[in-house]
Amino acid sequence: MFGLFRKHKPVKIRSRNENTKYGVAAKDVKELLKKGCKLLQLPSSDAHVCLYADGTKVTEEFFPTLPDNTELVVLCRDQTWSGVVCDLGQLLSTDRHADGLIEAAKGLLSDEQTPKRRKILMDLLLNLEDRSELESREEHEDWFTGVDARFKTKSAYMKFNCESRIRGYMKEVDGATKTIQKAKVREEFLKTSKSLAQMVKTARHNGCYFDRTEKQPDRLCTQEGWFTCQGSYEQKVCQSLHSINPYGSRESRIVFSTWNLDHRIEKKRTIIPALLEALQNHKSSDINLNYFYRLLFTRENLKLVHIVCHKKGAHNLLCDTNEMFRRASDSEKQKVKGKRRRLV
DNA sequence: AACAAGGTTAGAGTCCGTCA
DNA sequence: TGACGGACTCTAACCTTGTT
Repeated sequence: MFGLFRKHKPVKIRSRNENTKYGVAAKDVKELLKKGCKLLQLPSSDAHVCLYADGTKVTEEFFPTLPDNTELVVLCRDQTWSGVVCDLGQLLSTDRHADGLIEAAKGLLSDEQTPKRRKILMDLLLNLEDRSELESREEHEDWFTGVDARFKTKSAYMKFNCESRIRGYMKEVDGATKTIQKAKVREEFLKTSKSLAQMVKTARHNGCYFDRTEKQPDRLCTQEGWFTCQGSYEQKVCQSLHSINPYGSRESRIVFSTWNLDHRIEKKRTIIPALLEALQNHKSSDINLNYFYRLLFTRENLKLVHIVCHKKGAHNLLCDTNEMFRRASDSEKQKVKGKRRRLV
């Protein structure tokens, strides 16, 4: 209202790439661009100006109606500005401001009262303070606080962490032995369990899944250590796009322990009962061990999921009855192999 | 002694049947 | 209907035993 008839309107300008602001007064857009380009050292051809807040273009008609000291962005040629979103894009695209951002966020956090804003700032800090490029205990002591002294690198610990989860699955298979009444069936189950234990041991308990130093299809994370939620058992992908880098900070490492390796076809409700059932009238040697091994211990049936995507109710997925037993052709092959071996 | 492997316990949460 | 317990999904922490 007041500014409408004043000769010069005071505004604050900045360029797209630098966030330093300058106070400038101009009688119209033309003058503003002339002064602005000089001040910000931008080429003046095709320069234009828009609102910092939302990127709305400032025309000659619009300019006189702006409140005093409105924040504006001076752009040259084909540059664009979409307000805060553009700032976010910059924030994500480069690490060069990271230290400054961390300081700024910490400063805001120190006297922030509302839980919601605190949460947003904390999450921002958690992600900005990513030290995932560090690997050894000496480099990143904080990451290792509470971790057994024998672990010297993050990858070694993460590998162990995965191994012990998978060991737990094996333990549960073995634990089913004592539920069997018939001695004959128990004996066959024990044999099967022993074979599976040998197989999973040979595979080093698939600790490679969490180890970022492993090769591509073996690890479930990127080279930097980022894991992506694979979505709940009945979904192809995670709608929420959950992701985490347990290598980044101690907090991320601890939060990662709430992520689960979820058996699509369930271990206790489905796989173990199917194995028990199969052994009621079959010998251990008739069982397609490889199939059960894959269901119990490999990513073929395991999905890494954020706790929100971990559905604990019955999955109601069944084992493939065509896969459970060695096929006749398989046992023929076995026999042939055996003969050959004997001949050699 | 260092490390690997295994066992136990506790605790998060969901689902489902039973009982009042 | 709603409370409650049991069975299930997982996990980490802690401890013991065995191996190199």
